[in-house]
Amino acid sequence: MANVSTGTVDRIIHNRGRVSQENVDKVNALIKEYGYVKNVFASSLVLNKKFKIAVLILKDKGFTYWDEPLKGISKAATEFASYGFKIDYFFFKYDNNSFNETAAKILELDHDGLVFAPVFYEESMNFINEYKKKDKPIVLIDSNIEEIKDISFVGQDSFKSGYLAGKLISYGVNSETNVMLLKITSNIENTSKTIFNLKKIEGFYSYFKDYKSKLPKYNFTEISIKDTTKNDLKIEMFKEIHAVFVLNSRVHLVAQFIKENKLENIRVIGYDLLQPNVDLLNEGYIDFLINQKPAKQGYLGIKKLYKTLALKQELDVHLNYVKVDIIVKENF
Amino acid sequence: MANVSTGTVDRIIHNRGRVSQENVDKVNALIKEYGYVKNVFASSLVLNKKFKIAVLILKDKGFTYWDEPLKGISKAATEFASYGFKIDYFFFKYDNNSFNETAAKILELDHDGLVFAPVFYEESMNFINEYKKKDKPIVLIDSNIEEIKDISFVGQDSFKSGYLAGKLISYGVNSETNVMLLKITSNIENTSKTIFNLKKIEGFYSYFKDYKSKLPKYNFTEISIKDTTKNDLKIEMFKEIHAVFVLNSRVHLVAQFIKENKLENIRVIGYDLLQPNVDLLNEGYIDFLINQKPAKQGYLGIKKLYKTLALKQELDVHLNYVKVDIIVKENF
DNA sequence: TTTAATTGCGTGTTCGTACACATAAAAAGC
DNA sequence: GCTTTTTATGTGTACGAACACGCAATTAAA
Repeated sequence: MANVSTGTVDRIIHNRGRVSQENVDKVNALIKEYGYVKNVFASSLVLNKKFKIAVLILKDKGFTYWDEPLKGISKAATEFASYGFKIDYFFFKYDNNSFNETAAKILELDHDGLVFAPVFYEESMNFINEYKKKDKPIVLIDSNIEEIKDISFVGQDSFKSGYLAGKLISYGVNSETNVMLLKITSNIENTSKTIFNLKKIEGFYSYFKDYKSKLPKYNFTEISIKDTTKNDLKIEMFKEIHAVFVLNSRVHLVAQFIKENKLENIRVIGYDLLQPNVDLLNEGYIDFLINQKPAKQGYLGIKKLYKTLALKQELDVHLNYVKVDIIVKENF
Repeated sequence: MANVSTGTVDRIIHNRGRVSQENVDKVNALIKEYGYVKNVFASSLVLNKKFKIAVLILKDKGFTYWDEPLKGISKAATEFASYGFKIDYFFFKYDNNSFNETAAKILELDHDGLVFAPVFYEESMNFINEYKKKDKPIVLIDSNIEEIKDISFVGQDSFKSGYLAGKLISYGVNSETNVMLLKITSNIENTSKTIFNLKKIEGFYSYFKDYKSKLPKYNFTEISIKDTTKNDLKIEMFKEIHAVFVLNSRVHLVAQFIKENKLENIRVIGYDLLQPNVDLLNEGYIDFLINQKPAKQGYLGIKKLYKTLALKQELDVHLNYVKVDIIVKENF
């Protein structure tokens, strides 16, 4: 229609220059009038690009939670394999040295994008800042590091999930309640500061602040234990306690303890659908599980890179929150 | 490697015959050894298929629920447009004559697949049975018609969602409770039997049967009203009522009534995130909404056809249940 | 024996885009 | 005014799969 060749149109569409202004205008006007949608098949076919993605994630004995994102990632790997996606896995142990070594490996290699689930605060910061120099897209999953701008995050809004936990702890209760907040970590000697989401706790307390006038009296105890030994849980801790909010997926440790010691009338809330959690949910020892959908996070992480790299869509939305799902026995 | 032309390989891969057994074996052996993955881009490019999908769905004044699946469908329409997907919409009014006319139109035309949200029982049965003769894929959304085999369904497990409603009605309550089950329909003269999901009610009662020993006494009243006039709701109905379970998305009518009449301490549960529902959830007049994700259902309906038609995957799983999401104010 | 039908196989074209290369025209340099 | 560089544009090919077409070899029918 513009009386120019496909080559000229091509140059105009891709802004490659070497075209007269006259033709640029003519073609753009025609595109505007008639529209132009790139045929993704033809485009991908001729580009014939292979995309190599690096996945950096924790994998260690006892850390079953971290198997979940992997499930989603490998699902995405299968789905996008036919679009030229190839995923290289880099696993580190729960140990900052292991992390540093693994991260260093990635920095040496050449990938088209990175999906990373940060665990150690300092080390993750350093690594990301280094990786950013490569100018390749990065997607964080699970935990965000807000100090670092311009990278994508797929995960849950921790404040909201803590806030919801507040609601679930208090729903339908009319009498004074003692709540225990349980932080179960896996601190090992020599391991540096891990990312622990304070926003969950913030959100949790916010709920009680917001509804102060409508709620009975609430008393809170915060306890931190290591899950390396069960002895950290003691019956005395549960004396007079009506509800327990476990801040991560290790809620099954508490529920199991409650089951074994036949403690009664304790409302238990925690995170994620790990098998032991689900079992104890079904047995009635856990009241609510908030699903952070780690598998979905992994899947979406890869999908984001697919959209950026293969479909060349802008990585516009940097924060992708997965919804905060409430799971009870009946809707598991 | 097999010393045959691409044409021969092509015939073997597609089982088109006209190849000597010798070559078939040779090529298949090589494929087995080295693998062969079809390049979807090249394949789709050369096939250059345009897929025309018919969508048959209710669209009528006052039926805002039915806008939801449409949202998902048009999202899918945009997403799959570049894969040659073209969607024709066929809307019918809440009236079996209107349905029959619209359905007849579809039968005359030629589409590659159908997404259909059944409303009128008999008419839908007849239509589907007719359409099946075309031997084109059909995906039902929202309501399944179990009598008809071999077609796909995307929607919610109604029994489960009713069962969950039972849990939500009773959670945290220790005293005798009077529950009202409210069926709000839109029966118009001359309109034949609509699909109303009895399984929800079944599931609901099942919950109370299963937990009989652990629960206080529950008394149930079932009431059917038409939403054409608000006068059907009367204050007397709510006397001594502690909880209301509305079986569909029109729960906002009840919540609004409760708000206007300043009725207190009534737990309200209903379905779906329509704007008026969400508003009343946020104001505290609705306790729980069970999300049937109608938009997602629409989206998945089209996606299923995409997988069947474009990617030529088997329509293997006939029942695709969306998860039963619990929505409270805090996780909306 | 002759003719017709069937089988086996290779060639060539097409899909729409991306881009290398060639070439003509215009601009700049001397 | 002639040569060199730059700019503008067109041509041709590749990507991988699907399939129509043509032709030779073989088999069946007349």
